[in-house]
Amino acid sequence: MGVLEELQWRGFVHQATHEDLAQRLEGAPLTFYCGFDPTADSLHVGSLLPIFAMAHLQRAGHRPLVLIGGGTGLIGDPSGKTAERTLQTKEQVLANAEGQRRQLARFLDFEGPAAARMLNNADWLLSLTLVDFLRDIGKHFSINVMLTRESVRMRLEDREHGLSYTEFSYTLLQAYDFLHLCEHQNCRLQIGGSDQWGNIVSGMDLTRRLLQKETYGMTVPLLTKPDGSKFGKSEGGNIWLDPARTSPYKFYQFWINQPDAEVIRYLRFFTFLSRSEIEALEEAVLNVPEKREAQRRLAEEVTRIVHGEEALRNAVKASEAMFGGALDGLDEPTLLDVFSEVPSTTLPAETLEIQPLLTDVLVEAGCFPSKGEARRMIKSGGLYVNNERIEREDLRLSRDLCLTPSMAVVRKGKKHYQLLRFQ
RNA sequence: GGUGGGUUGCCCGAGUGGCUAAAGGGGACGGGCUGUAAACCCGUUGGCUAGCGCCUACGGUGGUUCGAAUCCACCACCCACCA
Repeated sequence: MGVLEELQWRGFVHQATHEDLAQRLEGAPLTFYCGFDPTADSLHVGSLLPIFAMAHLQRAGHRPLVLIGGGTGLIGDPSGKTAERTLQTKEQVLANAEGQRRQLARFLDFEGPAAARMLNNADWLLSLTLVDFLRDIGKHFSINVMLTRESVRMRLEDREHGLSYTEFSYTLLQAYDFLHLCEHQNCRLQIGGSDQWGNIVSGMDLTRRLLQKETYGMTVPLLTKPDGSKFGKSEGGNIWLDPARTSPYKFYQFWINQPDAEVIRYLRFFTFLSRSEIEALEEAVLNVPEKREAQRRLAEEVTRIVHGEEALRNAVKASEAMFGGALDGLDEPTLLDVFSEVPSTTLPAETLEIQPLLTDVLVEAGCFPSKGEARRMIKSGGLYVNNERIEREDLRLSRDLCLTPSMAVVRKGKKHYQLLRFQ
């Protein structure tokens, strides 16, 4: 199977600028790039989509350029945004770019014949001067065309938000990136999210005009959940790749909780499993959905790639302990081990002697933001200690509530665990 | 610079002197059913309190009033139109 065919089967190809892109990709190795916006110091699962697309292309022998938008991040891309963005400080953008750079290094091979390179467009954008830029680059852009852009039109029609000159100009900078990379790295293909189509085409135009070189573009789909909301948000927050922001356990849980209707698609996107393996899992979803084989495999694969083998083992172990049933048989070291992945809080041992209200303790331990919420949870039957439902709001904490002499396992609802230790 | 419109709880959005911790929706969370799935049903969704209740809250600051998210003044921010 050719690379493009492979990408197509996996669902990565949303739009491509050339019919013959496939042939081009079967030929001599080609240099391609994809940009990442340094809006945070960590990437999240949404960014995995273009990353995997890059990885597949690299495996087919093409050379990836990872472009960190340290320069463009200072401006803000209006594509797909409904409101004007607040500008970030240069320091922020710099720090964010560095954080993302480290994460991206995990997915691509930086050695060998198709060694990936990491670049930061701050290196060439920050030294531009306005007048030169307007003369050399701006001249090639037609306002008439820019105004017809989906992303621009949307914002122009929106009475509330509008669009600043700064963001309006963004596309010129990204186009300039492509030009620069084509000129200095012989980059011929840009890939990006489907909201990047306009920016990609702008870059191709510019490159054709100024360098007389033909370039290509391809976009990957923008992932949404079945309800239309953004992919990668869960339990109120983004799922980040940074283990300090999203623990490997939580990361693993995110994937294992994917609905049947989506899981196969995600296996194709976020794993390197072969077609036959994925098809086998598809069968499993149809015939024995309750075994959740596909979800398990998905969670394993992605967690391994992002966090490594050891973190995966811990996440699996913790998940099995908690969702497998009996907590009772576990001794303290095992518990500690299992729960190293789960939020845990240490309270002074005296707490057990004073026997305070359980609700107060839970607030202090950070399980709940307020006593009212803790009480409400009990009232609605959603609070468990060591997997036993707590019925009384005025229950006091004591040794009887502990699973081991110094530990108790608090559970909110079906899947939120927190370990309490008393020392 | 001028004129007009706006700023409400996590988000959207109603309210335009007391009955308003503030309709409705979304989201989120919990319960039930299940398979750590989807769909569906039910409940909760400012803080403190066992509860009566008290406090904080409708951009900010002052004021009018027995009483203000609601009226007035000033300030800030956003938007539209005009120049």
